[in-house]
Amino acid sequence: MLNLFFYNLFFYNLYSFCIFLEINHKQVLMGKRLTLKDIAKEFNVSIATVSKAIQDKHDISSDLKKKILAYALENNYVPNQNALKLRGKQTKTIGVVIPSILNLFFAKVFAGIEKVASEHGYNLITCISNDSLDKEKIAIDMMVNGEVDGIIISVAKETQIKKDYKHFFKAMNTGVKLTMFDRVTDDVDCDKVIVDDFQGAYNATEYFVKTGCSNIALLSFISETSVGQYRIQGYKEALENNHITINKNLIIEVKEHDVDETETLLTLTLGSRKVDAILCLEETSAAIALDTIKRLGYKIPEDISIIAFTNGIITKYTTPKITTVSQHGVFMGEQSMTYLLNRLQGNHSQKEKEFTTKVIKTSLIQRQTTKKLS
Amino acid sequence: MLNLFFYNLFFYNLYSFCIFLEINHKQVLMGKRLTLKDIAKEFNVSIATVSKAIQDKHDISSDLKKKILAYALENNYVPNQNALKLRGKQTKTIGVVIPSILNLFFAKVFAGIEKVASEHGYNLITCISNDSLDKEKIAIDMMVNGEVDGIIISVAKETQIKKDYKHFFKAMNTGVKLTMFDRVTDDVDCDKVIVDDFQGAYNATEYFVKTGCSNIALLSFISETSVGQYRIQGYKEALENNHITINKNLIIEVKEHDVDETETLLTLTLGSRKVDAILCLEETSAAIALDTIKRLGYKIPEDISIIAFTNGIITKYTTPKITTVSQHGVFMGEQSMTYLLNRLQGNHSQKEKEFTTKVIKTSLIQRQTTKKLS
DNA sequence: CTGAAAGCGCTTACAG
DNA sequence: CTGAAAGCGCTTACAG
Repeated sequence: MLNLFFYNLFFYNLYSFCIFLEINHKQVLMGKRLTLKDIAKEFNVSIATVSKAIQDKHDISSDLKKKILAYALENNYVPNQNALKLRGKQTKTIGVVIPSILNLFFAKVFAGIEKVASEHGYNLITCISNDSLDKEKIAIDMMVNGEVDGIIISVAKETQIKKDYKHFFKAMNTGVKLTMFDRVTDDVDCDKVIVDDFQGAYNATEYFVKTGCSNIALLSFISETSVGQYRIQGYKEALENNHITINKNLIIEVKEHDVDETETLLTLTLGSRKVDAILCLEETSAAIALDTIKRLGYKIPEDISIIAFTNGIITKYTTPKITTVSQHGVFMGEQSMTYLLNRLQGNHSQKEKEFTTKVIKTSLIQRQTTKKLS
Repeated sequence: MLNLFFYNLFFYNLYSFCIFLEINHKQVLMGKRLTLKDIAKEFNVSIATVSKAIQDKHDISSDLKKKILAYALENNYVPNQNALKLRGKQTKTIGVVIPSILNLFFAKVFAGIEKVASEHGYNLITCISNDSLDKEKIAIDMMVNGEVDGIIISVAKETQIKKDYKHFFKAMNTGVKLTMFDRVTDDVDCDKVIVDDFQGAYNATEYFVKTGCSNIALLSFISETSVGQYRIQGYKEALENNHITINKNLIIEVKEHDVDETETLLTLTLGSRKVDAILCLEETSAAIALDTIKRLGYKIPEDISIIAFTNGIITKYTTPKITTVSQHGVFMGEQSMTYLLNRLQGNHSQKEKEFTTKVIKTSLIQRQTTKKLS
């Protein structure tokens, strides 16, 4: 009753909150949470009864139930999640492992995952691998045991380079469901959601050709990743199919986001060869290219056209605005989470071991760095 | 032994992984994880013994210990986190609640939090409130019981408007430590990490004055938030202290990110009054303002100077590049997590109930939308 | 050196 | 309608 009194004060008057704190000093400072046991003691009933009352089961006298429910509500009883998880099979938690969160594409995917997850009452445990194999391993190991029901991952660059996928096998072996997105690998058999990077690059390259370009360069920071490879393939194949010889000198690969290096290589290339279009494999390289090209005095898109991968935020605010290949990041996140959910809930139409690879089509968002189709 | 045999195959040969799956079919599909009990059965010893062996305690015969350790390693034993959490006091997990992840500032803070957390072996449970009070409440309630040791939060817009902070009190009452960053409230007593928004706006405004501007407008999407209020105050006070009358017509407040509305209001204002500088409270409004101003034919910074809050990614890639007030997002995240860590580990120098508010100084990053100081 | 027992907080058959 | 018991997976005094 005393508790109840203070509870009311507490909710209607901030000042009394302090009094509350004073009175219950030890309890509050100890971080003691209300448990079924505490409630059972309060009402002189068994823990089982309290549990059932709180679950609003029918076989409890409605009188007792009401009292217990009211008390639990007032004292803000929340079941201990760990106890719940320990008993049940489901943790209602998903692990998310992404290379970076500062990259808007990954942030978008994350937002999509989070949206669907929270709609279904799932929590997210997040780890940023920073493209490091070690960090990815540690994260997965932590998540694997009892922490999560499933993991959504975009594989770290280092992992892809070293082709070391043991941690994924281990994880799947413990029964955790795995879904990969964007940066995936054929060596691991699981559900995957990828962007049609090949087709995206193919279409962009072909768009250049159709608008009269034939000396098409490619600028990339991410040649080591699976994604980068697919895009380069798409670029090459589009050239071939349009009877344009692939010129290795027009493929500019820079490691990491080295602005100076990019500018230097680009300036060199533009100075020594004819270039009338550049396909940039990421937003930032496109922004840097745009800046360099403007400084060198070329007209865009008349002299040089530009298309950038990833429809992020930069391309919308440059002058001129950059034409982009949109990867539909948020949608990818939603799809990844939906696939995982289906897998977890076993309502996958396919048989247990048949995994799906969902390919999301890119779309070309035409802005001001490309010529119009005639 | 059979297991061991397959284990070896599995690790050295991908193809055998499938065989492994076949053989252990039921076990793998059931998601059965190896427990102490399983190991105990394997060696015909007690669970307690296995537990101690795995913890490498001294009072176990080194022979047995070696065998158990080897077996555990081979079969990739990982302790069930939920059991651990249920026993112990610490969950080694932190809850992070942020309004958005698509906003680079929050993404930066998140990256900072994640960095420090992972350095200290902490996991992150993440929820995006989407500026909704309800979602914030749900998230906090979920996290509070046994899920996390502490919560780092930037308060949702709606929460700040409605001034409904009960869920925070409830959380703190259960013993969970709370740290707020950026969007905070005086009504909740906890550790806080904020940016000196007042001073940031003050300095930016004064910089305008010093470079010869006197008709200084303000453009804001976030007037409802605490952060927005502080910035507006800083702007006003700088004007007053420099003997410039505050002109309400020069304060343009737009709800949400409404591009059209922003352009319209800005065009109207520029058409009807003299304006030689604009302080934009966020990156996007600055980018829109820049675009509008350029289109109207003004020279930047000669006719109109611009300073934007948040040193994100857009401002670096516009033409001209926008001068910004940097909030040091990553640093804020690191600081928030460090404060929480200190609080959790009780090695705070202060007494339990004395909370600190850390104020991070902004810095003005001069680029091309402001005149040089003479 | 090894193990039985208690307990973290919960739920769910099963008795009564 | 209520409760005793078992169990989820673990650790830690405490015996032996």
